[in-house]
Amino acid sequence: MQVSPLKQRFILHFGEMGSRWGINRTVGQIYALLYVSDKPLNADDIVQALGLSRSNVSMGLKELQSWRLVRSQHLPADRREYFSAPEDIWEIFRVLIEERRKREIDPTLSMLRGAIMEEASTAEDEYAIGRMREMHEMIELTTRWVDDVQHLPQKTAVQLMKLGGNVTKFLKPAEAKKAKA
Amino acid sequence: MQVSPLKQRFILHFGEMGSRWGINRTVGQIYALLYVSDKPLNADDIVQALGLSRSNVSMGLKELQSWRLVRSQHLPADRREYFSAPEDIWEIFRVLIEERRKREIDPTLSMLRGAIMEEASTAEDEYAIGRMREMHEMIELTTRWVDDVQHLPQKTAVQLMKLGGNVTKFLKPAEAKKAKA
DNA sequence: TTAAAATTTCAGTAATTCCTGAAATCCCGA
DNA sequence: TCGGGATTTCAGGAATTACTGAAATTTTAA
Repeated sequence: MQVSPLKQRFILHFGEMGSRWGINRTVGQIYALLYVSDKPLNADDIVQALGLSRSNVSMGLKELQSWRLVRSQHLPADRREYFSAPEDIWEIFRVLIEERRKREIDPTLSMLRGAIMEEASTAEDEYAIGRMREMHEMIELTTRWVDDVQHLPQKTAVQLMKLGGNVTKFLKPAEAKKAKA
Repeated sequence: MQVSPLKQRFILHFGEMGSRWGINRTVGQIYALLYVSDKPLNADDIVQALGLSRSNVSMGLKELQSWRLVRSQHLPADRREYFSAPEDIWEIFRVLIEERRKREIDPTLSMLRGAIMEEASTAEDEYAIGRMREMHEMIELTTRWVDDVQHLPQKTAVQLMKLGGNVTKFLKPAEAKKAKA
């Protein structure tokens, strides 16, 4: 297993970006390698290709599976496990959104829900609760909307996105009525 | 400067979540404190409220300013700088999206643009380039769409979001035509 | 059931990131 | 231009996170 310079570049970039994306360097590299591989790889392939320790690869794969970004399968007449990144880029995107939401947003939403229910005993807390309510509403509205769009048939969602800001042109009359409901 | 238990809870949560959001604990806490404060605070207020070192607060504020999530101002007859989080939650959201895009997405887009232009010399690289092109298209389409929606008047954007998946009902005939264009 | 291959766990070390206090710099008013 | 408050910088130590190799566990073919 050695990796072409083209792939190398992609893999190293994902490694670098990993820390900004909330994963570590090796997890980023492993995902990148699988993403551009035209066939499933086993753990030793990955060790070879990236120069990581076997145990590190094992942990990285486990994390990627917990993100549902990597699947494992078995090949005939081979007891080793083979890993790959799902094909469909929109499916990948959907999963990524879901997982990030679960990790980065949901805990905050539930904290906010709790805090908003409190009785403010001072004017200061009154203000704070108001702010938290605004944040809660913004997040709720945004996540529900993303959910809705994600649940559209893929083709429809893509077409909708291609419309961009033009959607509203068709909506103007219906918009106000619907939004009220 | 001491902080009510209600605010405390919010602040500590932001501290905890910080690492998942790509900021550190103290930056998260400082932002949370400012977000729920009904008036601007100076650096020493923040030191007092959160029990951090003066220098740490200074660095944290600098980082929050680089994210454009915190503004500074001067109060009459006081040479110290006072900090606050912008009021409008949708403005905050917009800025957050922009900054995260700049840090987490744009570098990858430009790496992909570079890689896609290469000539594949093997079938493997052919495949890899195809994959990268898919990723590039998905990101381009998605970010352009988010941009478009963000540039709508705020009220319109909110109404649009409230429609959720129902948008398409009104669009069906126009959709295909527009998407093709 | 055994044994070899495959995989995971885990304790210790390496690397990175975070935080502090001291010193330097900046900024104004007098 | 001087002096003192306000702020920033930065080197070093603390805390956290990442990585490794060895040992343990799991899996499966015979």
